Amino acid sequence: MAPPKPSLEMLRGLTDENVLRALMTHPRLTRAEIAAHTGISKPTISDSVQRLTAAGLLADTGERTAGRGRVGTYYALAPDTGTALVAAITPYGVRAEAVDAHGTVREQAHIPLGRSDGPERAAAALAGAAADLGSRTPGALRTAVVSAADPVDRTTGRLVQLPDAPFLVGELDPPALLAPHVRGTVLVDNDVNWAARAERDHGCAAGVDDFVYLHLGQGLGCAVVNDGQVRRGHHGLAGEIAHLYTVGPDDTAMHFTDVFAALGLRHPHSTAIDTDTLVARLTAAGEQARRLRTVLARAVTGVLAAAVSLTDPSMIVIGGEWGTQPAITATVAEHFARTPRPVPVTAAVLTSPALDGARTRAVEELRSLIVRAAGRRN
Amino acid sequence: MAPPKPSLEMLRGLTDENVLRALMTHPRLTRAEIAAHTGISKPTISDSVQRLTAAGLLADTGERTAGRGRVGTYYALAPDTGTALVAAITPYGVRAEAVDAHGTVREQAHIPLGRSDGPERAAAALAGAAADLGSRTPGALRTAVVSAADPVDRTTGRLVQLPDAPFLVGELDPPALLAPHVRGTVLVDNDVNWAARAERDHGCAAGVDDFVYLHLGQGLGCAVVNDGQVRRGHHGLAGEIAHLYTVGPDDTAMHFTDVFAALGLRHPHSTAIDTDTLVARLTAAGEQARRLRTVLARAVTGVLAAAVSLTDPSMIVIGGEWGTQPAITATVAEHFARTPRPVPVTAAVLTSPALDGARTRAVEELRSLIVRAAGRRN
DNA sequence: CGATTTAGGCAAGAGCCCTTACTAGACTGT
DNA sequence: ACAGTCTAGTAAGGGCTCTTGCCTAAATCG
Repeated sequence: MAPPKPSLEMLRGLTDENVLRALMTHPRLTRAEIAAHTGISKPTISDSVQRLTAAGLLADTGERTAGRGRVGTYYALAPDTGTALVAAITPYGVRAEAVDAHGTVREQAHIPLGRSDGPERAAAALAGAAADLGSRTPGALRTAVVSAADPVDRTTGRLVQLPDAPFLVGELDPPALLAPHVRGTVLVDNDVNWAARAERDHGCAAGVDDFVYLHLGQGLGCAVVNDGQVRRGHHGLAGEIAHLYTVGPDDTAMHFTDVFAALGLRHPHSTAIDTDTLVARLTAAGEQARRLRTVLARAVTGVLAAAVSLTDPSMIVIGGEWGTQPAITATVAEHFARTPRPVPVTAAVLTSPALDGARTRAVEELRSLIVRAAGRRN
Repeated sequence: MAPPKPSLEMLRGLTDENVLRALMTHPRLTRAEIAAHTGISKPTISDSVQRLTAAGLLADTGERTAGRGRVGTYYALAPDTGTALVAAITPYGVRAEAVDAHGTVREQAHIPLGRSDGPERAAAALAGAAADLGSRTPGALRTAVVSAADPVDRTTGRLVQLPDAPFLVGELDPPALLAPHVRGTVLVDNDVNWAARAERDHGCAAGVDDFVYLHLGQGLGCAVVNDGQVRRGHHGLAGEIAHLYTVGPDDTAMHFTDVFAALGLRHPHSTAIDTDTLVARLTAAGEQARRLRTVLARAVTGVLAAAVSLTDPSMIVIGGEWGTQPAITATVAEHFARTPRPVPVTAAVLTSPALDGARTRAVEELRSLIVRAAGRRN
């Protein structure tokens, strides 16, 4: 609506941004190379490089060009530009990384957790990983992106317990836990949402603008991608499909999660699905396994039909411990093809999609942080 | 990702855009007033006004300032800047308007249609209205925005018939019909989506970023607003909820539209809902009306629960001929409040929301068309 | 009737980017 | 060994845009 005010300062900032972004996608470049990449003239690039070097954002790497012609000087992002923390919390443990603005993983950490470990242990693991990575990386942890295997409140970044959904990780406040170790903002989202983003970036939904990612594991979740973005909804709880009405084993309308209760497929004293038993029963030979597959496929198809009605995806991606089982994917695809508005169904392909998705976002965040800092400094 | 290349041309374009936008929100301004509004200095504004006047985009209105000080010259958008066509097609007729870049409705047209009129009559009415308005308006119809009371294919702009959904307007290709009368692009969307946008702009969902608009009329529709935008999905069929599974009168899972068949509330030989009968039966006194309200509220609640699970709105707006009946809104709100994830339910407030929403978009479109034309010309 | 107020014009100045031309240094081929 | 070639970086000059500051013309106010 309101266009920005034109000013020479803005032009200069744009030049600096071009230079910085060029050096984010390439590890080191001479001024002439930057000019060639950006299409900006050599003298202008020289000015910008001088400014950014003086501001401490760029540094002469000491390397020199070899080959014909005059010797060129290589520049790169300053080594103390800092890194971004990426962390994924699941009931099995915390995986964390420090990535730099090039997208390179500089350090990794893994702290396993057991089923009996409570939220306190998870919190300690997350804070510990952050402290560890912070100390092992030059520069600061300038931002953090966290994936959690539970619903996340969009405004606070805290994990929330929903009725009838298993609380896999438990009460946790990542922004508060990471605040001592991370200088900037902490972005938290659901593992399913991150997985969907990763599949869109470089997985089986590459470049697809509208699709639905259905996660079928211990918990039941779903990510809705619309117009190229994961849509989180007001509280960040979009895709929490535990009590979506679907078709139960006896044809009555039933909450999705209750289907598993009715089938005796939940862990005792929990609403988490017993995936091992489920897979075992599913892949067994015989009529009973076939009937289970049908019942599950009908229930899943009901959920997918709702997602299609409301969000009109061009494809469905199914992930999760038991969702990627060929027996499930095939039976669901078969049932779903018979609905009034069928859509292609595919199994997810990435091995650690949540961490991948979070990492991509962390790099973007770190980069724009650096660019913005340059804009303010000058 | 790739920042724009810095150039002086870009600065000039930005100045021109500032000037044009100032004169879009104000009918006429002196150069000094433009400078005050935009924060850009007077000499720069003078230059820009001169450029734009020479290009024919601005014109001296002939009016002069009165009051203390030197007499100022008022400038305004050139009178031949053109208008945008806004049209809404329903089974009852075509309503069309020509709006200018200020958002002022310059001309109106209304061509009524009867139930027996087929799609040919509707097509003729639309083309006729466009021709009429085009001839009555100075300058050309530079773009068109159309609302249709049927699902719309997002890529082609054509109306599409979905299984089990009533085809209220019928086979129609607005972009092709309007091409002879409109210079630029023709944007078509569903009336429900436009209504949702209007309620978000200046209705009961003012400024709300995430909500669901449920339309309950002859047809059943729904608009999903997420992150401040209506999300149309891949084909533009997001929100077509006719066969979402919900709870039927006998507790079995049933497509939403089939609930009305089971209740005998459809027009004969059609899947359209007989709204008159429905409202009559609904508002009658006695146990039977109460039971009907309950059955309908449960079915609607099922649909809303699905929308909440998948899109996490912060509120629900119910519109449509029978959806806005207080008896319905109240009963639905009551039932819905008892679900695991309740959300406030409100009745829609605008009287012609589809046309309102389309008009707002048409003005935006016309404005950016003018700004872009200025950028290319110079 | 002089003081005040206000729109607009003019001139000077600073800043940004570009083109052109040049320099320094290293490789290449005879 | 040496002239020719090639390339990174610099210097100079010019064009353009925006801003500040000052001035003028014209109308109102006290």
